Amino acid sequence: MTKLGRSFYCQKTNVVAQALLGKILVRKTEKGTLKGRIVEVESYLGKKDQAAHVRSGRTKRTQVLFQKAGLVYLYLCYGLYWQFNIKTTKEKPECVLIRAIEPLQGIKLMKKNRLRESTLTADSLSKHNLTNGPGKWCQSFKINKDLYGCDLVNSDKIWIEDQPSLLDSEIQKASRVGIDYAGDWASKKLRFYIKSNNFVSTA
DNA sequence: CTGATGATGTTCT
DNA sequence: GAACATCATCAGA
Repeated sequence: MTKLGRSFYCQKTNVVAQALLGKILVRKTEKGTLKGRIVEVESYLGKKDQAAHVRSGRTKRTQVLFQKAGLVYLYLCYGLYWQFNIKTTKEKPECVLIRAIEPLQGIKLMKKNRLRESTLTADSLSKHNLTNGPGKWCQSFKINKDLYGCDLVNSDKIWIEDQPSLLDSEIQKASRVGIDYAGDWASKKLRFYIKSNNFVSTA
C-alpha cells in the first residue's frame, strides 16, 4: 500500500479532511508497529475561523501551520491531552484534526501505552475505549511532543497509507465538538465521520 | 443511561 | 489571570 505524498496534503482543507476518512495511519515505535483506520476528522480553516488557533495570528504554538503541507501540528489540550492535526493547503494556515481511529494492528501495545498514560485499570479498558477520541488515540499511539512538526511524507515514525476513497453516502457531516465559544463558526458542518462506525467519538 | 464537575499546564491577554 | 479543539469519575434517575 502506498504512502500518501505531498500533493495529497496540498489540496483544499475540506477535500483533504474527507479524503482522509478510511485511510490507514501507521505509527512505528521501538516496541512495534501500530495501525488504525481514520474514522473521524474536523477542518480548521485559518484566520477567519473563530475556532482555529490561528485566529489570533502566527504564534510560537501555531508556527508549523505556516510551513509545508503534510507536517504534524500537535498541541496539548487542557494541560492533559495531545491533539493531532495535519497541515493542509499550500499557503493558508489551515489544518485537519484527527478525532478518532479504528484499531487495526498492535492492539496489545495500544492498551499498554494507554494504561501507562491514564488512570484507567486493565479491567475497565475495552478495545472500544482505546481510540474513540482525540486525546485517547494519541495516548494509545504514543503521540507526544517529539512528533511536533514531523513530516508525514518523509518520516519513518509516522505516515498515512492510501486506501480507496469512500462514497459520499458513507460520509456524515456534523458540527465540530468543544468549540461553543466560536460564534457563527461553532455550528458550521466542518466535522466529518464514517457513518455507522463504532469508533467515532460522538454521533 | 444522563449530566455535572474537577484535573492540569500551556498559551495568550 | 483567564481560557482552553478533553476525559474520567461521580451522583442521580
